[in-house]
Amino acid sequence: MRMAPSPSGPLHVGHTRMAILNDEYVKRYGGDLILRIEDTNPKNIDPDAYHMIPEDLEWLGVNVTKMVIQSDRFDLYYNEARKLMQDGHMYVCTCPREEFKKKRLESIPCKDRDNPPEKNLELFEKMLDGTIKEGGAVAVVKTDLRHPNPSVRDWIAFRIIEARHPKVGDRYRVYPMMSFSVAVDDHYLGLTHVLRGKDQLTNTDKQRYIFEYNGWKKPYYYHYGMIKFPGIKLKTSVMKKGIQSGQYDGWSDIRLGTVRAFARRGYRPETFRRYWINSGLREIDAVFSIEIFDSINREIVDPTAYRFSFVKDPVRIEIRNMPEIKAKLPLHPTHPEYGFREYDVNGHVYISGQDFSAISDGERIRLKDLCYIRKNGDNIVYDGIDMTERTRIINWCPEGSREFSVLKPDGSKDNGLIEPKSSGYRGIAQLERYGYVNFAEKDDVAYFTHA
RNA sequence: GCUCCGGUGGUGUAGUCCGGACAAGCAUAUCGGCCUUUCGAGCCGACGACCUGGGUCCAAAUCCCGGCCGGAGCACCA
Repeated sequence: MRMAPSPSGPLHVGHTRMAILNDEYVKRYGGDLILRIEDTNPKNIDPDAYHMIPEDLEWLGVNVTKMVIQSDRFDLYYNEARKLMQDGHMYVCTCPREEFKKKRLESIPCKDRDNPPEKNLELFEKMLDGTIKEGGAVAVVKTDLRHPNPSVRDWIAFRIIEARHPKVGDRYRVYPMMSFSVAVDDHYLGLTHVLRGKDQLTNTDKQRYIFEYNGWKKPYYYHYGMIKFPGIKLKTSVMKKGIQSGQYDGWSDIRLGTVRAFARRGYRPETFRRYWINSGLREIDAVFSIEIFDSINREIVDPTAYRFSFVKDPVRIEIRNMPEIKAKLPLHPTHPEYGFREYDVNGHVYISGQDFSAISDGERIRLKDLCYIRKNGDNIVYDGIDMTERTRIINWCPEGSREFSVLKPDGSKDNGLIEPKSSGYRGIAQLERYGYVNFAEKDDVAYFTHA
C-alpha cells in the first residue's frame, strides 16, 4: 500500500482518509505502507512539507514503513523513458504546445510520432542537456489516438521546467509528469494494492499503458468517492496565501482545515480513524459529517475531560441573606477520584449575562452545587441549600475567577470568566453548559473543540 | 459536449458481487419519557430510506434495459 501526497503544504482533513484507510488495511492484512512524496513539479513545493507531512502522519498514528521522495529517483524515470523509446512506445514531440493539443483532440498523429527510436533518444538527450529549452519539446507515451478520452491519447510523460527545485536545486531540468512517475514507482516499489480517489480514474487508465508495455503486473486499484467538506478551508494554495498575508497565524490556525489545526482544537487521532473506518471505501460521493465526527470525538474525550465553569459575558450578582458556603464540585461527575474544585462563597458570584437575563421575576433557580436563589424584583435572594425541588440549574464562577476567552473556528471569540481551579490545566476540558475546549497553550485562552 | 462512475432515512453507513430469514441493521441528528446538582452525558422509546419506469423470477435494495439526478476526469498540476 502507499500514500502519495505532493509536498505543497501539511496534510489536511481531506488527506486523512487515504492515510488512515491505507494504514488500516496494512494493519489488518499486513504488508508495507510507503509514503511517497511526489515532488515532480518544482513550482508547487513548500520545503517545510517534507517534514510536516511525516509529522502529521505520526500524530495520526499512521505507521509508515518506508518513505521515498520522487526527486531522488529521476535517473530511474529517465532510464525507463529510454527503454520505452527504444521499444517504440514513447517519442519526443517538438510541436508547439497548441498544435500538439489540437492534433490530439482530432486524433491526428503529430509529425514526430513515427520518428525512429534513435532520433527520439537523441532528442531526449538534448532535452536533458539543455540544448532544447523549456516548452521546446516533451516526451510522450504512445497510446491510442482514437481513445475516447482525449487526455488518454498520447499523453505527456516529461516536460522541461527551468526552475529551481527546493530539494534538488537545478540538477534536473526535465521533470516527469505524475502519471509517469507514479506508474514506474508503483511497479518498482512493489505495490500490490492502490487506494485512491476516483479523481484518479483517468490516470489509472493512462498508467495502464506503462504496465502493459513493460509486461508488469498491475496492482489492484480501488477508487473511492469524493468527500465534500462544507465550510472547511482545504485549498493549500489559499491557506498559504492567507498565512503569508498574515490573515492566519500559521498552518495550525484553527480556522484552517489542516490536521494540525484539528489537533490544536482538541480533536484526537482516534477520531479520524474511527470516522474513516466507518465511512469505508464506497465509490459514492459523500459529505463529511462534522456532526458524526464531533460525536465520536466527544465520546473519546469526555471520560477524561475535567469540568470547569465558564461564564460568558459575566454579571456579578449579590445574593442577599446568603450564609457563607463552602462549595465542592467534582472535576468529573463520574470520576470523583480526579478530585474537586472547592471555593468559599459569601454573597457574590458571577453568572453569564445570558442566564441572568433569562431569569424571570419570582423564579427560583439553582446554582450548581451551591444553593437556590430567587429573583425578587431587582434583588437576588438566597433561598435554601438543600435539594428540595427540580429547577433550572445554572453554573457560576466565584470571586477570584480570571478573564478568559474561547477562540472559535469561525474566527469569533467568546469572552468571560473562568474559575480559578482551571489555572495550569492543559488538554481538553468541558466547560459546563458550554462545550469542550482545548487548553493548548495558555491559561487565559482556549480553542473551541465542539459542543 | 465527450468518457467513466455512482444513486439505501436529514447526515454517515450495513446489506448489492453469489436474489430468499431485509415488512432493511448500526451510528448520528431530531422529538418524547426516565434518571441526574452541568450537559449537547446515560437509559428507554419514537421518528425516518432502498431515485424512477419497465423486464426477468415463485421471490428483486440485490440481476437486465430505459429515464432522471448526482459526481469525477477531459493540463506541458498532483
